[in-house]
Amino acid sequence: MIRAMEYNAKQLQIIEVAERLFAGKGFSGTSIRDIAHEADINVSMISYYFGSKEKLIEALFEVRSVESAARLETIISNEDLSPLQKVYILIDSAIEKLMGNQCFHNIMLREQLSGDDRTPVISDRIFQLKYKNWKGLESIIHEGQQKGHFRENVDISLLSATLYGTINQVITTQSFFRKINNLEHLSQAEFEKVLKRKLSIHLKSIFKATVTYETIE
Amino acid sequence: MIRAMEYNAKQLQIIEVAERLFAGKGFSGTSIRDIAHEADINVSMISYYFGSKEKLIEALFEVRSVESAARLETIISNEDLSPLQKVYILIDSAIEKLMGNQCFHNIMLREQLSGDDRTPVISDRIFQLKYKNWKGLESIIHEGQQKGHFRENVDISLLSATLYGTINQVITTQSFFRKINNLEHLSQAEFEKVLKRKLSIHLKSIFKATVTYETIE
DNA sequence: TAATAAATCAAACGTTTGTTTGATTTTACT
DNA sequence: AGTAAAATCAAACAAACGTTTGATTTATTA
Repeated sequence: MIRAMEYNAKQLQIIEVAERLFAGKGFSGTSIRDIAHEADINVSMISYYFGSKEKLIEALFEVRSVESAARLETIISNEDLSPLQKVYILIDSAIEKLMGNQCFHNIMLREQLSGDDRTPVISDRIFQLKYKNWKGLESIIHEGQQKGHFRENVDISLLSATLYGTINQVITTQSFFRKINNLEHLSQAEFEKVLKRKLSIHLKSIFKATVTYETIE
Repeated sequence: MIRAMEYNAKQLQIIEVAERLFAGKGFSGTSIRDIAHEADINVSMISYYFGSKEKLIEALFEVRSVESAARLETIISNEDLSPLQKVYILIDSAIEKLMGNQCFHNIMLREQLSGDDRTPVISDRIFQLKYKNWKGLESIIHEGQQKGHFRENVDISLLSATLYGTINQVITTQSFFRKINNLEHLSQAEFEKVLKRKLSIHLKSIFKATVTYETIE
């Protein structure tokens, strides 16, 4: 039985600072002196607590991966919801999760772009997270197909790619989105609210048209 | 009148090697000694030809941006095509472009993730590329709406995000896609062909359901 | 062919990198 | 209070970094 590592307050503080800096400048682009300075600690504390810079980002992934677990299971196993309702909740849950952890998901996207297995520990974690999400969507779609609500010829992989790809695209290009839609007068919080609502409507409409026999209203 | 810089064969060779390495390990993660070694040249040649490492990646963006220009205009201005046909061609064109320049688009995605304006030259180029693509889709949608073929309540920004986000997601997670769909026996070339066809069908189906009044067959 | 310019090279430059050291302070426990 | 462990620090470490230098070779031109 593998026990999850526990981190004290100081370690978590370092992890949080590292998360923000990695998101902004990338792993290679961020020095441990940057992190130490922002976290107001001595440079040697990072090696002292984590062993190395590499182990630090692995610790970050461990913490965030554990946080991200479960949640999906509660949606799927809810007997009171129709398959389409479950899909809708899954969409909103994905939007909330990705928009709420923009720094971490920025780092995840960067790591996905690194084709080489420089960091097999992290690659494994990303694979597991993606597999879990994919399995969740698959089980909901299958349930809808068995109940006759959903079409049979649904490409779940691509549907999953559209869900997460669209959200990622909106998040990574949000300043562009803001300019194009003349939303530069809004505060960041207000803008994110608008973005979430628009994304939710858009993705639900796509999923409805793609998986059900119904048409868009 | 700003003239596009011209690069000799040696410079282009360096740019190509740099493109491959930047895509694999990121800009900060790639040293000019890596590039020099792979390109089989002396380290000083990079400063000699480009001035600096920073200018090298700017040169890469200049070359690839110039290549990417036009093409869109020929689709839009073709009078013989219906709006939906134009959308379909735009989709296939986007798939072809992103899948055919995976290294460069990997780098573009990385640069988009770097929030800070460490490289305003590159940020500007990315903005222009995105703006051009967005304008292209917008003009086609508007034409379809004027002709009464397309719905009025179409969110073009999000539609654009779905188009490019889905393709990017598929490309960046293609090894995952391969495992999940049991396509590991295929060669890379065969796999990419399958991927392109699936993507094309998927995205066209989504666009048809989202912008037209017709239903999916 | 002689003179000039361009290209290439090994070597060195000064920084910055991640990490370690060893002394010192703070905390925890009996 | 006294001792052991944990935490913190400035300093040093070797390695890697991007860039420059100055000599040497190759190519061009007259």
